[in-house]
Amino acid sequence: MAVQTEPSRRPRSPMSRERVLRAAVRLADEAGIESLTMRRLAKELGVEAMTLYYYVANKDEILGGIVDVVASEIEAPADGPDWKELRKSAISAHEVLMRHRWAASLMLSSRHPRLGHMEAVLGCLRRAGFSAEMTHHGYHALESHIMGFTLWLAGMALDAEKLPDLAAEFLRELPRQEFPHVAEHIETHFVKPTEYTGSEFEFGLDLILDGLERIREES
Amino acid sequence: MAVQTEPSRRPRSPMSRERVLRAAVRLADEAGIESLTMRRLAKELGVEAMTLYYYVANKDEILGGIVDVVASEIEAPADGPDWKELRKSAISAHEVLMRHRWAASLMLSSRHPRLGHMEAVLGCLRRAGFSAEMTHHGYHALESHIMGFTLWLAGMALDAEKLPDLAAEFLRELPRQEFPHVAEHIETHFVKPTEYTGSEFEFGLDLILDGLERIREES
DNA sequence: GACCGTACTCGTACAGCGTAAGAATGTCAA
DNA sequence: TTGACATTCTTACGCTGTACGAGTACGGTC
Repeated sequence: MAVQTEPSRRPRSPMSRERVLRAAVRLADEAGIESLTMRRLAKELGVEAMTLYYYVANKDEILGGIVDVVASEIEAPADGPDWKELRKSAISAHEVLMRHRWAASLMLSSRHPRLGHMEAVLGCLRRAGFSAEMTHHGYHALESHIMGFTLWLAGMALDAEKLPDLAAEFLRELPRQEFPHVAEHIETHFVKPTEYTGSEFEFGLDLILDGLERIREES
Repeated sequence: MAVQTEPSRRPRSPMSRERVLRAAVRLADEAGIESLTMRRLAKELGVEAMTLYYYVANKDEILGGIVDVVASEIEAPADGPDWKELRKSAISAHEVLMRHRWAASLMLSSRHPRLGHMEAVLGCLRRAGFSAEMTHHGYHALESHIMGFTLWLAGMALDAEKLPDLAAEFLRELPRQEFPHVAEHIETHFVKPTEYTGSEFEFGLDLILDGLERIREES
C-alpha cells in the first residue's frame, strides 16, 4: 500500500474543491469580485477553465462556496448567559466582511442560509428572555445594521488611501451654500485622514443593543 | 402600394435618454436586473442595441440613471422642525426600494452620491439640535438600517407568493433538535402567509430613532 | 434641381463570459 | 496488455458590452 505517486513527477499540487475555493477568495480579495472569472481563476491555479468543473458544478457554486469560507471566519456569539455576546459577534462579522469587501452583497443574495450562525444568534436572544417575536425583530435589526453599514463602508473604501484627496477635491467643487451639511459631513469624515477604528459601526450597533435592553427590562 | 402606414414600419415615438431609462426601469422591475441587457432593452424599445449608445455613453450610465430615477421617487424629509420626519422618509425609501427590488444594491455600489437627499437628512438632524458628530452617526445608522433591511427582505421576497410552501418544505427537512430557534423563526415568520406590512422594518427604525431621541435629550 | 451638414440608426465585428460535449491523457488493477 | 476510472484539456456555442463605420432622413443653401 505504499503510495507510489511521486509528486516530483507532477509538479502541480493536487487540485481540490477546497483549493479552488481558497484561490477564488484570494483572487476576489486581491483583484475584486468582478475579476473572478472561470478562466482567470483557472489560470491562477495553473490549469484550464474547464478543469474547474470537475470540482464544482458551476460558477454559482463557487460564489456560494466563497461566501461560506468567509462566513466561517465570523465569530459566533458564545453560548453563555450574556446576550451582549452579540456585540462581539457583530463586530467580528463587520471586520470579516471588511476584509473581504465583495462578500457582503454576495451573502445577501445567497440562496442558502447560514443556519449555524442564525441559530446561535437567535438562541442568544431567546436565552436572554426575549419573546419569540422580539427575538426575531432583534435579529433582523442587528443583521440589517451589520449588512447595511458594512456595505456602505465597503463601497466607500474602494480606494482607501487616496480617499482624503478625492474628498478634498469633491469638497472644492461642491456648491457649499446649497449643501452646507453635506460639506460639513465630508469635512469631519474624510478630509482629515483618520484611521477607521469601527467606532461608527459600533455607534449604530449600540443604539440597537441598548434599545433591545430597554425593551427587555420593561417586559 | 402605400407603404406609408405599414404596421411593420410602425411610427416610432421619439427616442430620448429619458425614454431609454424609463424602459430600463420597467424591464428591470418586470424581468429582473439580470435581464437588463443592451440588446434586450433595445428590442423593448423597437430599436437595435447600438442605437442606445446615441443617448447613453455606456451601460454603466444606464445603471446610474435608473438608480437616479428610483431615488427621485423617495420622499425627502420635510423642512420643518420635527426631526422625526426622518421616519416618514425612511419608510418611503424602504417602500420605493421594495417596488424596485434591484435598486438597493445598485444604489450602494453607485459611485455618485445623492446629495439632495443627504443634505435633507443631515439638515433635519442638525436643526433638531444634534451635534455634527451625532448627526453623522445618526445618518449612517438610519441609512444602514434602510439599506440592510431592504436588501435582506428583497432577497427573501424573490418569489413572494410561493414562499409559504417553500418555507414549509424547508422546515420539514430542517433537523429541529439542531436548529430549534431557526425552526421557530421560520414558523412565526413565513409559514403562515401574513401580508408584510412593514412592521419589521419599522421596529428597527424606531429602535434607532428612539435611541437618538434619548441621546438628544441627555445632552 | 444638386449639394451638404447634422441627427440619428444600424450592421458587422471583436474579445470576453459561462459552460456543454467529448476527446485526450494519466494511473492503477487484473 | 487490457480495461476501468480519474483527471485534464480542446473545441465550440450562445451570450455579453461596445468600437467602428456605413447607411438613412432631413433640413437648409446654392
